[in-house]
Amino acid sequence: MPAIPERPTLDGIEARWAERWEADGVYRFDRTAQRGSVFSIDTPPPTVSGSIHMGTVFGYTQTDSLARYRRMAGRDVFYPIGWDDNGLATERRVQNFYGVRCDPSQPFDADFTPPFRGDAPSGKGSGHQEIPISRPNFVTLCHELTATDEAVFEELFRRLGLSFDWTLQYATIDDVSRRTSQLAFLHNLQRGEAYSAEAPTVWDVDDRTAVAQAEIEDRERPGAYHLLAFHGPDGDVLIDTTRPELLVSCVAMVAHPDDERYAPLAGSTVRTPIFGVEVPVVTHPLAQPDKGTGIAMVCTFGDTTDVTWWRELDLPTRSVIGRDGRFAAATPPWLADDAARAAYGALAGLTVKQAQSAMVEQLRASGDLRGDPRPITHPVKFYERGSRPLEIVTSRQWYIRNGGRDQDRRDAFLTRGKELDWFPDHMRHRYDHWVEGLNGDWLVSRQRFFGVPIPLWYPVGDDGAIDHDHPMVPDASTLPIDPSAEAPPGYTPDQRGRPGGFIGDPDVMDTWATSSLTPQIAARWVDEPNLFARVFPMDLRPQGPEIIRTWLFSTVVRSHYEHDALPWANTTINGWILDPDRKKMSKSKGNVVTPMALFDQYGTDAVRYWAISARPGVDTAFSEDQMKVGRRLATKLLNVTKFVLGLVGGADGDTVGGADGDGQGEADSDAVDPVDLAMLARLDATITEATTAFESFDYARALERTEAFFWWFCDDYVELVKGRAYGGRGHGPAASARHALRQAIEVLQRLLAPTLPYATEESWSWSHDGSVHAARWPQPVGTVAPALDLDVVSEVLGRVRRVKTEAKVSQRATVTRLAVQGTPTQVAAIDAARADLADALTISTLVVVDGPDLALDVELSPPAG
RNA sequence: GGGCGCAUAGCUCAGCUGGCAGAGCGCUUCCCUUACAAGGAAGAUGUCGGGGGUUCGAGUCCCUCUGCGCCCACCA
Repeated sequence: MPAIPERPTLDGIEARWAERWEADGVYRFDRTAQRGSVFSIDTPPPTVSGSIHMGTVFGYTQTDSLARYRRMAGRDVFYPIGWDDNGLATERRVQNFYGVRCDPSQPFDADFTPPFRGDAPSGKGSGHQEIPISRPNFVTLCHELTATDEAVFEELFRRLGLSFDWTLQYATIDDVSRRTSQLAFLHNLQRGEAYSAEAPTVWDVDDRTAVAQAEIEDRERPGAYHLLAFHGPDGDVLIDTTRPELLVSCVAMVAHPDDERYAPLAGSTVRTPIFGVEVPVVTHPLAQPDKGTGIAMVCTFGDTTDVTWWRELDLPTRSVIGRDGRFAAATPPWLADDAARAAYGALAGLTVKQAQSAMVEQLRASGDLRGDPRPITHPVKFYERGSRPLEIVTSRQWYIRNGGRDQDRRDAFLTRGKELDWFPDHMRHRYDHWVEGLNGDWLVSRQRFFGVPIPLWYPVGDDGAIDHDHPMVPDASTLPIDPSAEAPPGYTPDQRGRPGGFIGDPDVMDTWATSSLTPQIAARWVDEPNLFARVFPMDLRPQGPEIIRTWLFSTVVRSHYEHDALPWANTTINGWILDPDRKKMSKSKGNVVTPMALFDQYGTDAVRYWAISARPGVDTAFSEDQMKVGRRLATKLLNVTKFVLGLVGGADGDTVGGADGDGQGEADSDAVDPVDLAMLARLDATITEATTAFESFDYARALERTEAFFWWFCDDYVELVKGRAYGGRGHGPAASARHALRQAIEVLQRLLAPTLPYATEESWSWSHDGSVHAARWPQPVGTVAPALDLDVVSEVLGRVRRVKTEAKVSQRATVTRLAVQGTPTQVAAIDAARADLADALTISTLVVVDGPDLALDVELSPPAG
């Protein structure tokens, strides 16, 4: 047991304790624990391909305090951590960091060395060329960089004092994750929950991959209505379009069935300008009479409404935009005459933007563009990480059914959402609205490289055609597999791509397809069913509000299918970090501070205090002021502990209040003074409040109640009994005070342990051998409060202090006579604390009389000289 | 267009089942006091966003308006 330092300090204590906790396995999960005693937490593994944001510190600290509470409250806490490293975010970081680009057509180069390591030469338009490298080379670099990034995260999380069991660490690209992800997918396939289809797909032309609904966002972008004339037998029909370049893909015109203006045209055909293609005029309820001219051109595909019309009205497909975002080089076969083919020739090979200009020129020249384009601002769909608008292309993709096209499944997932307990409760609305608004199944395949491969092969027919309808699956015992490197059962590697042979699925799964399985990955569902059964379904999923629709929902989907259960019983949703201007903090604004610098400046506990003092789910300003307050609290705890232990000695055997073992009964046997008993009764109430708050995941309220007591304890109670505790009035009264002080300080250390793990451990260590974080959460000892209103005593303290302050004398100045008048209750309180008050305020004569109200008459000794 | 949330001291926020408007920061004053000067003791500061209602009583419950934030929404 270390000696109490002469001058306690917070500086440097983190490294010492973090190392000790790991060495002693303080946070290690007990694999023999029974499910009933386990509290399991499914932390979303952070994406490591980016800098560490204060938002991460914020949310993870809040959850850590919940974990620490449950651990002290006697639960076997299962608290793993993982890294979300597979996916496009990592690929992009690798591209920038090494100056490379994955090109699967490149051969593997065993001696490849990237042009540089480090963030790309900065500055806009530096425009360095990325070197194309093979997929194996690229994946190797992904592994290299994520390993580095993960080490940085681990160092930060350890410094932050997150009480993970580091032996349970995982990464979403590791063998366990790939095996879990592939097995779950194969089960989905087997049960008909996963399917592949060739269909119009929302496509990012820069990353060249399909993206899912959850990854799409609307951005307001400038555009323009172009009024175009279509030609009918009875004259021109005018339509407004923001995408005139898609005229060549027009397959129909559509009006609302009730729109009388266009009723006569329905069923007829009109000719497109420039290209002269005959297209039918059809009706559909989605057409909006008040938008544009009330009749729209349907193209394959300008937007998702086009897809709906195309599907429901059984229209032909006339696509020209390729996966690279450019107009196809080949002239479309549906253009019959030479003029039309020539017109297309001016568009071939252009980007969408270039093609629009070229098309407008032709329309203007032909007179089919009526008037000038009218600029508007309208929402355009983007991939959330993308910089160019999404296009819609037809491609074959894998989907998992999520209720987007199936009311029964949708209802089942809505029911799951209702079964889940949300903190704060109103966050459930986000889930409900998302599920209710789904408009398609979950697209899980990605045309990318650093991910979990879709574990399937397809037969290649004798004619060389790929049979996508009869995928070949691996044996579960062989997972994880890479179908682009291994052959399916019954085939040899040289049959790859040959007639009569096979071909591997080239795609990887969406990162959510793996991270939706974090409960199964962390709990080793595939490899350790015994462990899995002890911790699943989990007790808690903490996370940010922005990933309810993605991470939370997809995890519910997978668990529902695989286990017919919710993945967790409760979810806590943290708030945003706002900068001092009340805007969401963001890197681009340059207002991001690095957590490590803050830890160094204020101490980890101070930063944690800031996070814990924020209400659950409430957006919170980044506040260094709040960290200063936390630092003051932590420092105060060290000092008051030093004071109390200096009085009572630090022997472990004196432990009171049930810190070790059950300790019932002996706790307050020595505290007999009414002032001490009243304090202990108040302490009991604080324990109850803090416990109740923690039970409902309200770490902030638990801290607030504890802190309020703590400052009152330090400012009033300790000052009040200090003289008595020193022995000024004999052994008996001193023993009562010392016992109460010791009991209170040990309770306070434990109440503050979830918030300030370092300062509490440091101060606890001066009188205990074991960790405070393994100590039992305090229980009320049942102190019966005497008829003594401590608030009255505090009021007298405060009023006399004020008199001294206003008289500009030291607080130690002697009060020659204090006369207090008060109601019987007030008089009783002051009488009971009479000697302590006289000590604390240096009062020579204290007179107490009955009166209608509390009133004080303070006589100070005349100033010397 | 739909939904959710927020609005309390100069600032950041508590105020949980309705009962005397609070804390911290900042500001002002005092105190080198034996746990604590990166400290301590004290002080000033309010149209609880506006309006209406329920109630003996509303910061708190209901309605409504305004402002801000976030999420969602078929890009003609």
